[in-house]
Amino acid sequence: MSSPTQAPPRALRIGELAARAGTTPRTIRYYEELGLLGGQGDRDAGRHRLYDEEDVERVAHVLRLKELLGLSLEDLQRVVEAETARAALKREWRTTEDITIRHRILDEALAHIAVQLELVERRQVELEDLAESLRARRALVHRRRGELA
Amino acid sequence: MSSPTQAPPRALRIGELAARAGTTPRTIRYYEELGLLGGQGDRDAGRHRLYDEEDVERVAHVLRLKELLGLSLEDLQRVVEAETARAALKREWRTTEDITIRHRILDEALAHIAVQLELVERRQVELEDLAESLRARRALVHRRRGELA
DNA sequence: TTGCTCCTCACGTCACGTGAGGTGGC
DNA sequence: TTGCTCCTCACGTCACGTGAGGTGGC
Repeated sequence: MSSPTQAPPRALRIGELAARAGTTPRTIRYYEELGLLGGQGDRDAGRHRLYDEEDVERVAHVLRLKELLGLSLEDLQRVVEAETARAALKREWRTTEDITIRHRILDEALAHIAVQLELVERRQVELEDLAESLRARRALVHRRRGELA
Repeated sequence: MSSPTQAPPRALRIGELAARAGTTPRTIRYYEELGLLGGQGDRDAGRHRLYDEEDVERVAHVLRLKELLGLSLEDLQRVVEAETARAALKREWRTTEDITIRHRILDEALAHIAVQLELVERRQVELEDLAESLRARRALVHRRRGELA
């Protein structure tokens, strides 16, 4: 159990955020410029951007979706908006005990996850089709090779 | 069996090639400009580019690889070079009866297919990891929902 | 004080999209 | 002859990469 006054989450600077999320500072700045990181993160006195562990998770997840699904930044915008809404719900969760509200929060989280899963599964089908056609070609060549002997 | 004098393969113009390969004329011209289509296809008297069914297959396959694997045009260049080499081997196949040579041709075809399959399967693993993490999240939310009741 | 990382322009690049103005084939 | 598609510039755009010149924190 964590103590009531938690250690302040280590503040990450843009270089470390980028490295841990598998990208570059330039990309992070560009996304911020487009409003893709929902509220342009805090700055310290020295005007340096500061991030925390949750940002690492969010950016890494969103970049993974982009890369593996081939999403444009416009597509990504919607995913991020949903992620942001989900984070807001997570906070709302902690402020209420109302079972009806909590039920609604969980259902929305499920819907959000379902949307992403569906995109991923669609891609998986496309990749499996491609793999199948390559294996069919391979089988054909193998057969010919057998006929040679 | 086809007669010795085959019907001339219907000559396609760039618009039809693009549509059937799932892209645009601009993209085809750009790839040709980069030398990505191995020898800048024939032109008719009117200076229009002409293609055939084999071009449709090649372009469609190569674009699928690019899209699903997220390859750059530089990456694609290598794939295309291998495809071109494979087409040359296919022609060599018809000019020889030598079993040793035919064996070598088939082995090179197998190696070429294996390279592509490996790239595809690597991507499949990445996508499956992503799908798994989404399903894990979903299970967690589901569990919480069960605890509410 | 010395490095290393950060900052903001701002121009470059990759992979095309999108007219502009003109020619070709059923 | 009339459309439709093609042609070649050439500028625009998206998603960043890459210095240029300067400031900040262990």
